[in-house]
Amino acid sequence: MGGTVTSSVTQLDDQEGQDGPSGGALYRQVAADLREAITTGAYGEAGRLPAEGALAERYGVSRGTVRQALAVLRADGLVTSRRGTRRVVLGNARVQSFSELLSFTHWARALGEEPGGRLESLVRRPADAAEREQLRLEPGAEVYVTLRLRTLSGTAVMVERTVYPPHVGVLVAKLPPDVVSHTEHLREHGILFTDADHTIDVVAANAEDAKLLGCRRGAPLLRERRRTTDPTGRPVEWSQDRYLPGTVSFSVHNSMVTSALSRHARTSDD
Amino acid sequence: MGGTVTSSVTQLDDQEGQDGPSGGALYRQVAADLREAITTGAYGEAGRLPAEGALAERYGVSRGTVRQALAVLRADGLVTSRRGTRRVVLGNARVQSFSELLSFTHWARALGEEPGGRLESLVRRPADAAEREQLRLEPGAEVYVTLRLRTLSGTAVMVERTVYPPHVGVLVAKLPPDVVSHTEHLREHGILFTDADHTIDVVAANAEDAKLLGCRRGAPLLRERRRTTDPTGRPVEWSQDRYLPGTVSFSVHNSMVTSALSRHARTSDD
DNA sequence: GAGTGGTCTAGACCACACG
DNA sequence: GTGTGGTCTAGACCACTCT
Repeated sequence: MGGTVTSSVTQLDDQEGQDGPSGGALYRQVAADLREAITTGAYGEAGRLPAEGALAERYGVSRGTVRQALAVLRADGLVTSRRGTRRVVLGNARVQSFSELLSFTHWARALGEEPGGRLESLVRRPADAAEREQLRLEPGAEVYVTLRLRTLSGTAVMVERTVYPPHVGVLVAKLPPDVVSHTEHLREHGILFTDADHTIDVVAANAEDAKLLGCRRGAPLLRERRRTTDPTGRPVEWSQDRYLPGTVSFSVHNSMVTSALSRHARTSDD
Repeated sequence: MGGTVTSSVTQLDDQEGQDGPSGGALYRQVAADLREAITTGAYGEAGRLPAEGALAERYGVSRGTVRQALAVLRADGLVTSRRGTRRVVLGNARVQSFSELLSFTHWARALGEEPGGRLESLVRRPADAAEREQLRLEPGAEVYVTLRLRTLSGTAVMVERTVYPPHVGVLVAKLPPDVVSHTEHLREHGILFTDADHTIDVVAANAEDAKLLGCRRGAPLLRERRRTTDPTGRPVEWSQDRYLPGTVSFSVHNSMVTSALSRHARTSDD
């Protein structure tokens, strides 16, 4: 069979954005092509994908490569997989790129909104115990702490408090105060963001939050705490973002084969 | 080399809990052994793992199998990976099993808490547009809707509203009202939970929430909406859980290679 | 029984990090 | 340059689903 298929391996020489180690890998091209076909609806809403062998033949690659491509789609929640039957289309892609998740600026632009922000303060001081623990610092080490108000097309939506270890902090401190995206600038200076752990819960606005966001003190805020590390495992930031309710939500896909999400009792201290 | 290594392939013939298609796969045994070694601290906090080839030799498997095992640990956020250097230990495992995430009962027990609950209501009625959309039902189809109050060692922590499609609902309706875990019973009846999409945000308590949870009306609640599907892609539940603040938090690990987390603007309707 | 995905192997080449 | 992980291949066998 071969003829009714709408998509083919249109040579995607390079996709922009955050491209991992090898952005031009064969299996990524296959994955991109299949993703395109799926979201276009070429296989229907709950339709079945062709067999791995058929895909391998169509794309002119080995079955192993096809499986690698399908693993990507599997992790993104696009398709299921079960021994004995064809893969089934689950839904449309909604997973964002990693950088889009870490960078408020990048994210806002992808939405078509105008990202804005104001650096409220930047201080350098000795790290407290919790910060040393999170950033894996020696006793006596110093940290750089920033407080920023983030806006989406003019409206305040989030307060961001970030703690940087010294080797990142010195770079942040040098940046002009009007720089929109710290993340992008840091990447240009060789600071890589590759892994992040997020914790999401609800917290009451303190006086500072209330003033900046224009809400009552004690009003509920959606809090996302995030610790990001570079490929060597060294922490590069520890951030705490507080969003006004109704402005954002977080989504996760998981399955028996890919978990990465967990639920915890009791919010740990502040 | 072989002698100073503390861990070995202690034959784990079978691990309990939710075991996927092939729970006794070689790479899973290797993954389990490495996970054990890592969390025990055999490689140090930010230590380096042996090379893939060395691991392959130690376990007597091919490099491909080792890589499969390492991919599991990678997705769980236990280790990093970068071309050119050894893998680095990131942190300790905190990811829960899939069933622990879906089943309140299972989760509570794993915490050492006593799960409790009360079925407030169970009704059968025609699905509205949103429900048909979520559960992929035909116009005119009926759904089963449950309202449950969940307790942890006696204290109310969460209100759960679940909508079941007909083929699952009939089973739920037959269950005795004092059954603690619906999830476990459904699995015994052949209803499989394999994939879930979660959305997390903040919502104000309505009159019903307030009465059940004992909070003020309008008080903030942490909301988790979840749509679960079986391996054929058919939705099996659509649930909306509302937690009292301070009782739970959600954690996600993600990286450049494994995303599955996303942030969205504006909370979609109710 | 035929078809399909899950697992495993053995080997190859490449891109990158680091000394 | 050497070692490492990233990618790719070709083939094999098994477990499972479905008809």
